[in-house]
Amino acid sequence: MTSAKINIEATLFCGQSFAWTKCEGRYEAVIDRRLISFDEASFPALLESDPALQTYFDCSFDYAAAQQYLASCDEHLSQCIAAYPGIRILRQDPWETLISFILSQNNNIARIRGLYRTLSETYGTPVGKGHYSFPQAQQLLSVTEEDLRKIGAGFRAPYLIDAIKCHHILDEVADLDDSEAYKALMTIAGVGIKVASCTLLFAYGRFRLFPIDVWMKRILGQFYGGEVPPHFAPYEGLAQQYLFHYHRSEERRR
DNA sequence: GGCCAGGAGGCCT
DNA sequence: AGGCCTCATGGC
Repeated sequence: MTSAKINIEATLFCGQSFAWTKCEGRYEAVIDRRLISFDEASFPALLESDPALQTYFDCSFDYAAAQQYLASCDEHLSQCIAAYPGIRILRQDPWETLISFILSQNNNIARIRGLYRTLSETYGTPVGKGHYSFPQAQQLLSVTEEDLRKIGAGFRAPYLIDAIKCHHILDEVADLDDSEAYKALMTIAGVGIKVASCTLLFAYGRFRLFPIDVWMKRILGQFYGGEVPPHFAPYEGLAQQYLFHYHRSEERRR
């Protein structure tokens, strides 16, 4: 395998996952109902010995080639990649990803992370001390809209209720092409083009999708004439993530 | 204290 | 089709 070195920090905190915490150099999350904990030094050996984590970090995809190609595309994208090289598109759990991005609408990342944790602590399963798995759809079947408003979901509460009811759609999506998968996901209340594309990119590895949020609108307008440039193909999703992380990081630095 | 946040739905032209 | 309004909530 000739994949580029994984940029753990950027990959886990570039806004595609809300599951991870970092404390004193240790990265921790409950992935697939299992507590995963490592630091920079222990990560390579852990990954080597753990097939499930290899899938999660999308190790069968040739990121070296994709990154090299994208860096050769245009000046600006090249700069974004140079600043944070080694970002991977994670293969996250579809259910967890769908709910996370329903929560993301008109919301900020810190708060999305908080809601994610509250849902886990309230309805998930304890995994070791102080850690909880993200609740599966089955664990949420009796939850009411009022319950969800109480923990701060706000106007997204009824969307979550509908997603819980329709969670079976996630199983069907795997067999659909991108445009059919969009349509299927968007039958769920509160799921539009942005939430659908994030779910398809960050859980199903649909690299051709390019989620457009308020940041990406600004970036496309400023650098690309308002359109997704054709030369991002066939790695649009990865290009998008490099752009998003670079500009968000630049903003926070000021 | 208004403004913004990885939007979507509804209503209005 | 496209443009505004509203939807909770918290951080700044």
